Amino acid sequence: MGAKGQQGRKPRADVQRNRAALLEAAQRHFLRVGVGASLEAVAKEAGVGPATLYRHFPTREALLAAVLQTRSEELVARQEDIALLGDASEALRQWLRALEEYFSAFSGLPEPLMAAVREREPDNPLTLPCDELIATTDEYVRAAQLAGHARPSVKGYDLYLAAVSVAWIKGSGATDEESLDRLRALIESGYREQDGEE
Amino acid sequence: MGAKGQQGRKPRADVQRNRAALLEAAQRHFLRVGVGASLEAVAKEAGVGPATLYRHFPTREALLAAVLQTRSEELVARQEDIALLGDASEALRQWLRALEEYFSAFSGLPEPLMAAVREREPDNPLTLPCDELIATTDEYVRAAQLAGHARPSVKGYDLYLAAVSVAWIKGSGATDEESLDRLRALIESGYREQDGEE
DNA sequence: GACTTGACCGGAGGCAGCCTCCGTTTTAAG
DNA sequence: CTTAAAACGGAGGCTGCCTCCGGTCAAGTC
Repeated sequence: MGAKGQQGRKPRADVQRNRAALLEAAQRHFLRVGVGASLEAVAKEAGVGPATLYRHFPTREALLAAVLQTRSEELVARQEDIALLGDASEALRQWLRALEEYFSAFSGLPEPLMAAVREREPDNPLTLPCDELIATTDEYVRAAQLAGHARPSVKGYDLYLAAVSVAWIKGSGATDEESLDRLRALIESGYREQDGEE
Repeated sequence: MGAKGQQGRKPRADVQRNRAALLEAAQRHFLRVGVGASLEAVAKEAGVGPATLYRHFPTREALLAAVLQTRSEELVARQEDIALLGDASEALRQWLRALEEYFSAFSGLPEPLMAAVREREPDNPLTLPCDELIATTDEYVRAAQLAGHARPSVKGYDLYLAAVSVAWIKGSGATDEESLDRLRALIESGYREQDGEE
């Protein structure tokens, strides 16, 4: 994974330092004001010029994808916890909840995520991670279907969309946690096989 | 309803003309590029200066609310059709579908609608119409619950949120109609009482 | 330790959109 | 026709996006 040692020249020290500073500043700004944060402000807080930011991350999506990388690893860790459950139904439920939290990391995150799925061109650095999440969701759905806990008509993509939607509503700030819980319950009773196991 | 004749001065002719031109231009732009359209471009197309647009509609939301007024009347008309059904379950279903279409009028419309519900201050001209739609949805839900076609735990606001969400996903353009149909089915089987009438 | 070289940096600046002041024009009324 | 209030619209300040391009700095060389 780390085998990049094929260049004659060693990577410059300031490059990595700047990149790290940019990522940190970007994360702070995204947390405070959402994914629409001013990139110039991010650069200034990182102590670099605008051009340096754009050289490291050509688009807002590229910066966002790099910042999300950290959180993405948390998701993988969650998957290992979930794998210990054994119960496919509970696993699906917890995975959907983890997805929703991931999508809620920054205000306004759902928009670029949906845009990344729309544009099938791979120039969007968010497309690949999104496709992986969709595939993973589908695996959980299939497992739950095999165990008879999910309707056969449901696809992983559907529940992925549902999770993004809930995150979008949560991020819009118009709704209290109680309403969100009712919405989650509605979705759950929508995909569950209704043989009523408990 | 039209009794505004209490001013000594007749309203100026150019005011109404400009207002109409602005609304028409705004609708065209909203349809073409979404609610984020450049207001300067709208003003230019309407043949007025930027200041005139802002005098008539102090905020983007005010302009949006005025443009939506027309569509809102269509929704009222739909309600009359729906009232003829008699079947509370089918009425709720059709109302939700009408809501979703209304929310899909322009790309990006769901965002300001959610923001209008968030800010409880009445300075947002979208807040009032939204609250009315939520109340109407709740009436349909209650009727369906009385007929035993909807779970008692479901609130009108929940299904309002669900309709906005579907419209948001549709507007993001990342999804084909087939996926949207599965999503709608998921929501429906989520709020329906499961005694399986058909 | 000084030199070379190429990768890297960052400020300046063009562009677009938002919004507002204020001098000018239009309009209804007398 | 005169008048005065109401409305108009261009100019301009502001912010953010993104890109040149001349200067700078670090890695490798002697």
